[in-house]
Amino acid sequence: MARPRVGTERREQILAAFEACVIRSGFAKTTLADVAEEAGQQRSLVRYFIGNREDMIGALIDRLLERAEAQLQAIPENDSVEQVLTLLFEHVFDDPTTNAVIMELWYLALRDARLRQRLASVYEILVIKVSTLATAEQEHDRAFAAVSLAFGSAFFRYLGLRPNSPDNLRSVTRHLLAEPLSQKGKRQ
Amino acid sequence: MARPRVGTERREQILAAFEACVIRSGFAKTTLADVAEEAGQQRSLVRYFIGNREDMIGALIDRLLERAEAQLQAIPENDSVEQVLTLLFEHVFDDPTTNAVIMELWYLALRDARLRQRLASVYEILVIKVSTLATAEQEHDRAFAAVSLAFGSAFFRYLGLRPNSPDNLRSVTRHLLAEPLSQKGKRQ
DNA sequence: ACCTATTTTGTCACCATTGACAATAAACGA
DNA sequence: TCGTTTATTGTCAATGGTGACAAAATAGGT
Repeated sequence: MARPRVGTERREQILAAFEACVIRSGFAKTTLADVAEEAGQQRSLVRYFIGNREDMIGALIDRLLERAEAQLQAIPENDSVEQVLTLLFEHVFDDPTTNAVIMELWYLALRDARLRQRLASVYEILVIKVSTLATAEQEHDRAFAAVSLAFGSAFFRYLGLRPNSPDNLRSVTRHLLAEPLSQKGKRQ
Repeated sequence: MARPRVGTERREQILAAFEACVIRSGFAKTTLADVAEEAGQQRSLVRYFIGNREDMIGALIDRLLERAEAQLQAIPENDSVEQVLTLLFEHVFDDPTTNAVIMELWYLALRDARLRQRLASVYEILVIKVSTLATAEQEHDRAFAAVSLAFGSAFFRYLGLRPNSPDNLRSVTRHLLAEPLSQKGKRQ
């Protein structure tokens, strides 16, 4: 109990800097020195407070996923279908920096089974939210389809690909959520 | 006109090796030495025939995109809606190694505007195919929605996320392609 | 057999990044 | 003031990848 511990804040500061670097250059091309500079600290401090590269990446992933999960959990349980559509098409997949981070996570997940698992559980939360809020009988698969559509179109928007009218996507999705499936494949 | 030129074949051989390495380890972690070993050649040969790292990446991207484009162009013009659905859900986004490559391209596109442009044009071809084959009046936006849905669900499948019944996705998409939009947002 | 263009081998210096560590400074309690 | 714990600085060797280049080998034309 001598010099006061600033570890928690330093870690936070460093992770924020790391996140900024990752958004700018990606995980692979971000060096410890980059992070240190972004944080206005010495490289050795990054190592002292966070550890090695692997530790740092793990810590940032935790931070990102926890934040995402908290945001999803915070969705009110009494939203209308229209609010869900707005959520899907304008909030969840909208912010470009958020998208950059998401892409990074997906890319890492390509070679990290554990991260795949964790990403999956985050998206599953969203699907369940949508099925609860926007389908008559909490049909999982229609919510899954709606989320897939929103997710896919967000990725395409990233390439500059858009529908002629964004309203069309919304109305198609509204339709998709409201209309009962033909009896054949119906489930849950 | 002395020793016969083997450049074309060597380049092909090296690019194939590079592709294999990229599928295994990704662009960032594939070194010239990796490629050389995979091709059973000397590292210097890679440099001699392909050039530097940047050149090699550019060459592989060209190769991949040209192949993708050719495959899309080869889709018969008289397919039925069901064939289009099968195409979307079972062919285009199915093969895991293809998916790995696609992910790599998307990731590069994150920081390469030109590549974004080229990727966009490939997907646009697919959208146009679908709108021609599967919508009554070649409605771009419904085809766009269907492709987004298939694309998104393929990505999710990569995480292990699936619909309870794949048939549900198909029927939702079939529905989405067939049902006319409400007059409001209709276009094209 | 010789010349020439091309391919192939082998080696080198350079640079960036990482991980490790020793030395020093700072803050607080006793 | 002294001791202890934590934070901070600075430096080092090791690693791994890249680009460059000087040779040597090869295969055809003449």
